[in-house]
Amino acid sequence: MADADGVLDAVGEPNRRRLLGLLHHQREATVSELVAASGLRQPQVSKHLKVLTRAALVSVRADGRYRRYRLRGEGLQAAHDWFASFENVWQARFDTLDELVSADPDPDPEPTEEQIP
Amino acid sequence: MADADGVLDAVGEPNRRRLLGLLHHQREATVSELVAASGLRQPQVSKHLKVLTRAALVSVRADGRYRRYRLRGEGLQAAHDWFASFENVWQARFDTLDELVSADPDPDPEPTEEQIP
DNA sequence: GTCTTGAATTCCTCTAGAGGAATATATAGG
DNA sequence: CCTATATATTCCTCTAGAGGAATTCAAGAC
Repeated sequence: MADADGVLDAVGEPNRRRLLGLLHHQREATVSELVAASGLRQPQVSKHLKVLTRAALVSVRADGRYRRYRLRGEGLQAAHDWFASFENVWQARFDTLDELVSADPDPDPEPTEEQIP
Repeated sequence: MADADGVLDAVGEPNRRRLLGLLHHQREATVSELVAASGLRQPQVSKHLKVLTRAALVSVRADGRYRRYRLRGEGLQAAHDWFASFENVWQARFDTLDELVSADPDPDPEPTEEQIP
């Protein structure tokens, strides 16, 4: 249900990440609390929360005229797992270093990756 | 250097995620290989690779007239860590379930979150 | 009932950025 | 030299979506 694709789309927006951060500290928050804490305006917060809800990143609970939002592990974990699938890339310390330890003893100081003016 | 913010912005686009996936399988690929494998056109691939490079998600190595791209752990790990910081949210199985195990034995069948028509 | 407050929704505008076509810049090979 | 190939870049267009203002809807409080 919580696909990493939808989650990463949703998280690809700074203000939504801010909202997730706020909910992380507070465990549960109403829209107005998030409005106050984020500096965004109420309609924007509601819209972002809608997107986050669709992505299974938050859940809502109706409480009188308040809506209490909280983080939802499902979606967050999906994204976490997506990145975890790349774990081998950084766990083998081969980053920008692999040529050096390879069997090729070429003494040529390769122009140090990344800089190709 | 590799901030999660930039990474999450970069990854918030489906075709860039596809390119990352392709590079994951192939360890290293030229632009034309990525063009062939992704179905995107060459300029688009180059542009996406530029974004991914800025986000420290890939590195380039000049090889004659080819540019060999490969994944870079730095950026990926930054994003992984960002999601990992939320780990407690799903590790405590409190998702959509916490009210049930809370000290409140209220038998009221709360309208099952998420559905507030 | 009315008034107020919390939240969602609608409509509009505007900008970021994704894609396409064409061009520019290398580098390799003849 | 000239040509072909690999990649980057420029310019243009067009759409998705973020933000603002106003409106609507719902739930207290009175």
